[in-house]
Amino acid sequence: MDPRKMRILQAVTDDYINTAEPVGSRTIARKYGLGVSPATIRNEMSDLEELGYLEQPHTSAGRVPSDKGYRFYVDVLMDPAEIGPEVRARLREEFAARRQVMEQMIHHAARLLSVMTHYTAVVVAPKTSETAIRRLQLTPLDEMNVLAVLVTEPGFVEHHVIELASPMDEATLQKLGQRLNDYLVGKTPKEVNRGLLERLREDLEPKRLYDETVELLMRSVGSRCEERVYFDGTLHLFEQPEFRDVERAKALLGFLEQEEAVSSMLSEISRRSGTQVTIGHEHPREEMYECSMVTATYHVGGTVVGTVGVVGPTRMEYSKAVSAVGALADSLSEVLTQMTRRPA
Amino acid sequence: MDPRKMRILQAVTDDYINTAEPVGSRTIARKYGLGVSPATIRNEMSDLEELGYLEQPHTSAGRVPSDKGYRFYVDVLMDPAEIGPEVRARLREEFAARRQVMEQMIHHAARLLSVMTHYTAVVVAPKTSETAIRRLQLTPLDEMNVLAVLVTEPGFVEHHVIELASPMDEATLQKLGQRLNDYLVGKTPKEVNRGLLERLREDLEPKRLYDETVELLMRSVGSRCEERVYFDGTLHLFEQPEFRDVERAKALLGFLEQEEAVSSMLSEISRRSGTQVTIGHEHPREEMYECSMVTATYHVGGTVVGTVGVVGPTRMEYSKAVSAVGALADSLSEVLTQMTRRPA
DNA sequence: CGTTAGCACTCATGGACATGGAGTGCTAAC
DNA sequence: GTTAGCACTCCATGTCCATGAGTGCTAACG
Repeated sequence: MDPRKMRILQAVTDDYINTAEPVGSRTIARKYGLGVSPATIRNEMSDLEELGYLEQPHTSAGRVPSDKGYRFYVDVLMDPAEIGPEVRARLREEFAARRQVMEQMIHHAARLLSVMTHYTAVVVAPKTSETAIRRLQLTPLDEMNVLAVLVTEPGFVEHHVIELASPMDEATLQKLGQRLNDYLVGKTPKEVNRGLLERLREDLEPKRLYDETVELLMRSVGSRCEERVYFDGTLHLFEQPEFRDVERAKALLGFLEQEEAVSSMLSEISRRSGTQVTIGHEHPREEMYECSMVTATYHVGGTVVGTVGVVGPTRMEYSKAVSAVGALADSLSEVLTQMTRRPA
Repeated sequence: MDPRKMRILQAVTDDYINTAEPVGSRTIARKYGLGVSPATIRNEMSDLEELGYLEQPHTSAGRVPSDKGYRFYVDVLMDPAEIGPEVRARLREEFAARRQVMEQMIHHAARLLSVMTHYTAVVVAPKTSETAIRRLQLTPLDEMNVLAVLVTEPGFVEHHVIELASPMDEATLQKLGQRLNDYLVGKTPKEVNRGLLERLREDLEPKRLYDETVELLMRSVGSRCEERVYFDGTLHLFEQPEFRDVERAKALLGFLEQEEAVSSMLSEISRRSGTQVTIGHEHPREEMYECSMVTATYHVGGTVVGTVGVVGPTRMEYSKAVSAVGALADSLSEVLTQMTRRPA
């Protein structure tokens, strides 16, 4: 893989990303001044094809980068289009302005990302189970139903209605609430382990209440199915020539509509923190073989709490996408961390 | 408009709804036993076209119902495919099982509707401003921020974070919460008018709190932008041959993505309660000229609180859609009403 | 030996044109 | 009022061909 091959691969990829047309040797020679003739480039391109970096849709068409080609482009060739500090500041402000309601921030993050990149944006909201509990509030609805409102550190509010096994009066509930708060504040639902629950059990006077408590917590922690996925700019998919075919677009949209599938795919990918690029057949799911994703994790303090990203065709403007996704994740992390009350 | 014309219009509409192909006189004569020859039918169809009930995509193609034709079909010809009591019972159960969390019920309603009809379902969640307040809970987050949780009668839970103008200790907050509950429970946010607020002002001891109260309520009542619209089965649109063209599908989806626009259109349409059919150019918005909607309002007690409906091509199976939407709205209303605690 | 010019070959694309079929409108006969 | 017959229209489909972009190969060049 000599330097000239690399420059040619870069030229082919850049051009294909812009035009969506297979690119031929003439085009390269004309538009990208490599100082060699088309014939030479043809030879090099032939080699690159043999090496697996380029593909031909059919004989006598131009070349197109393969997944491997894109991978090399992303890892080695691409320079990642730095994002200015003004833009970063703008992003922080945008989030700070919506600081009060977590859900709005998440929505807004998706919107910003899709507007910035013109790709479909996807944001996975923080798992409640991994952020510290700030407050747990129990409110009676009637004799048999209790509203449990859980506020976790970055300001994420979640509520569950719990149907009691047996009636409970308001005073008892109040007391239970107090106790629970004392025990739980500052811990993440994940940290609430068996040992803690046992101690709690011993302490709670009406033993009967214990079961309720467990149910409540299980609901809250076990609500990983509530790991919500937000989309924005789904329409941008249709702007891509590769999705002009309705069948193809339908298949992809159908997959994206399945929240659980997307969420599990994303959590698989974002096991490693930081910005991640996943290209075509690297995806675990067939529906995504024609797509690429650029994702980044965001965090509160040191803990990764969620993922943001964009979905587009493999012919994606990786440099723009990587920097935008990165900047957004950074800003989001920053604001969320700032919002978090350090435990006293 | 003699009876035979009506039968022919019905036949044309039925056939076109099934096949999506312009229907000719031969087809009518063959498939629908009217006992007359194609030639006769041709004459009648020519008349129907003159009257504006049918249209020809081009000379020497079959006929297709016009918007006016569909309107007549819906108002006069169609028999609305009764839905059995078992299905209604199923629906009620489905909702009852999710009785605890309003948002899940709404989601589920959209899902059920799109599965039943194979059209895109849309559900507008109850405006909080029109359902009675069951409970208002104020919870301190820190010195300057309060979490206000509003529970309205059918079990709709909504939360707002309020940033205070000046710090307030927990005890004061507690007292304020008590007072507010006494005043507000049983009323709808809409009923909370100026007079009531005045009386409240006089009663509250630290006058400063008054402003906070107003802000809180204004947020809650004024959150008509929070009149959420839920979709399900957007993909079904692509199954319709009329949306095989990506541009057309994009235009429609783009419109549906604008929550406010859709919500205002729906509230316009569902001013009259009950089941409503809106056909093609009857829509206020150009993006919907090629579509029809079947909508119905649902209610708690006697008050209309929201809308359910389906969106499809004008060539829609109106009879199925009307009965499905109607049944769903009924079941939803029933369960919601049942859930509502009658004020003591 | 790498580079280049030349040339034959391949293949997708799009326009021109013929063909078939579905459907209409009209007229005349029943 | 209804029907059969017929000429006419128009879309959809398929074929053919010209065009052009691009390749691979070979032979010449420095």
